[in-house]
Amino acid sequence: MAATIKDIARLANVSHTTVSRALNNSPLIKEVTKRKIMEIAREVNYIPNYNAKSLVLQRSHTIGLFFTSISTGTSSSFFAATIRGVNSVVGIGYNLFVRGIDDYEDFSTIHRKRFDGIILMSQSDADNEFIEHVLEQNIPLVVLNRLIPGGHFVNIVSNDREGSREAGRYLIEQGHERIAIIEGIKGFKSTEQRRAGFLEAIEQSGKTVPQEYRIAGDYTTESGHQAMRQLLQLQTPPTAVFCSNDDMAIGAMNAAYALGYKVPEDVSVIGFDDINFARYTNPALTTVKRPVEQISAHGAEKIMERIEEDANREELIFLETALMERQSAAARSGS
Amino acid sequence: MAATIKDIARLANVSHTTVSRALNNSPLIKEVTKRKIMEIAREVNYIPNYNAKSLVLQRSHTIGLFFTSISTGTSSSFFAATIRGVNSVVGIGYNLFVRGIDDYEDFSTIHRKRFDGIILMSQSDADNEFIEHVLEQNIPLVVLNRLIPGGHFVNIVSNDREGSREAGRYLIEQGHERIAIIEGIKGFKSTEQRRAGFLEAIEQSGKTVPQEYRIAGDYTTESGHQAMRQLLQLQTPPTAVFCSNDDMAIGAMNAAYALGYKVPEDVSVIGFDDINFARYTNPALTTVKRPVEQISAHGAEKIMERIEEDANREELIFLETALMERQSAAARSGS
DNA sequence: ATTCATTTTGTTAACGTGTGCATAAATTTA
DNA sequence: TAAATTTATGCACACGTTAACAAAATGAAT
Repeated sequence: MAATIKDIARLANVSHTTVSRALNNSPLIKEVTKRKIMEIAREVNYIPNYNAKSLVLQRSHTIGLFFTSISTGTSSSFFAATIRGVNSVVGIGYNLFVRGIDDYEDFSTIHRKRFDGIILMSQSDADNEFIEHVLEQNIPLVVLNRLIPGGHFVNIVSNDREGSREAGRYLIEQGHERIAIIEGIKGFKSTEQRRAGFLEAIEQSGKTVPQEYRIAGDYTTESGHQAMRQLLQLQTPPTAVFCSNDDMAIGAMNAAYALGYKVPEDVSVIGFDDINFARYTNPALTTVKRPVEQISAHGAEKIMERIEEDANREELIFLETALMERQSAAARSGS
Repeated sequence: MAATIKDIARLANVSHTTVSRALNNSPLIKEVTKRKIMEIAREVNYIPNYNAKSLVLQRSHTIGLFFTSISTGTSSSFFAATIRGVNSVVGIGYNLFVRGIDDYEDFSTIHRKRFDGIILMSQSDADNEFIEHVLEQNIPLVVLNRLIPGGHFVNIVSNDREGSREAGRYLIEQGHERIAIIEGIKGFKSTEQRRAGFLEAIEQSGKTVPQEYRIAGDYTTESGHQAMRQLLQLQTPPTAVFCSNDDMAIGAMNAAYALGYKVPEDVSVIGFDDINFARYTNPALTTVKRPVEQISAHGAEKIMERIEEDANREELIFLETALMERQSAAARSGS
């Protein structure tokens, strides 16, 4: 049914080698024959068989986009933004393959023959095993989102630490003294970075964050809700809360509302990520913008580059965050 | 470097044919030799070359998950829920390939050799061309989300019409008389279905929806915001608004809030989808739950089935929606 | 015209796997 | 024990493509 180069060869009265060369625009072939062959190829609606190509060329035309997990711990907006970013760059000449690392029991099926390159949206230290495997296989790699110095791959991250520092400073400047933090999933690098930046800002101002003002969340809306509930039921609740992502900030605002607290009058809330909905919460969420889509688009560009040149030197790229000042955080009202 | 069946054959002192059969568990091979070969294969860490396999077996081990568009018109939560659903079912023996139809200029690269099966999360009539192409190629197909009777494929949809009818009825029961609708993207089947169900409910109660109470949105939060703004600035604004998805409902509530209207006291809002955030808006969003993740998981199961048995009869599956009664819609306050 | 260099095309093998057919080995039957 | 049957293995080719090398065709130079 489907035409092959041999069919074309027969029609054009040449060898299939000539056809192959012509279609790949080899300089060895005369212009006229090239044109003739191209013409016939179009007529018979020729489509190259990528399996055959891959087999002989040892390339898969496949780019793997991996997440730490697809089912848990990855918020929808983050997930979607990442795929959008990558998709916008990777041409249809490539297969775009999406999976979670936790879908795999072992990594034996992840090897060079199957992936020309891999983009990892990394969220947890547990990914290191995967990274090592990929490097061992000599597959070009781009790791997004998690800072891992010293590896032989491209590493693109947003400066979460600086971003949360800015958020912390902002709350201090607004006159808050009792400031709490709702943290992300334990073990995630982002959790640590955001906590560190936030604490630095607070401590730099000479204040401290007591233990009961540090609540562990897990990046889900529900965990933000629970955490805020816990905070507001303390004897002396905080007047401002920094949430390690927007999902939790939305849950937190919801809890405040449910307990009769007003945001920002009674308690200020600040988030992290700047997801689409942040602009539309009531009040609109003040948050730290993280350029997820840029990061992933940039990652896609880099992986294409690496596939071409087959380099494996280290490359570290920082993208800056930005404080989006909206209405959920305000100056402390005199108490 | 990587071991092939020929390497194993050499080590086992048999032909590569025997190895191939042994690894595929053919009944032709003696148990002892089978075991010996398996053993060696494990030792040398053998991984089959899928390109070679695909080439000879004419199967790609790839499932394509297509959206109408990845960049526009698909909300993050919808997108993520779909991928999660599919991913939870498709084993790692398959490649999961994600793309938007609008990424393609022509569909020549979409053919049987490259896809064992295709799942289409369809949102627009414009997808029909794609569907036809896939059927022409004889690729097993599952179409989700959009009702297309009479095709030779599996069609899985939620009963949006009944869902919106229920939403409409609910508002009527709450005593509302001036009820508006914010519609989705023009041309999307879901837009039509939800509009139709809603209007049916209203008209069944003997009331009508004037033209100025029917605003076109495009499923984005921002469009919901704009639409609500427009509605509330009418001389006689509605007391209840049905939004064709949750994203727009969130935008709508935000607009109400911005204009000093209270939800649900001044205006009731009801959404569609039941995204994660719906529970956490203030007030929590009353909405129609649509089982996106189930739909896509079910779709994945069906496509695997179809790939095995290579059937192409029509199959139509409805999944029911459910009204989630929360706080954003209430009885009409006496005016 | 003959040789040499250059350009264009063809021959053949290779990539790693599966399978129809032939053959060898083991087992049963006569 | 020989023949017939069954069971286990190997040979050779196929899938569709690229590429090293060989060969033919063309053109230039003597």
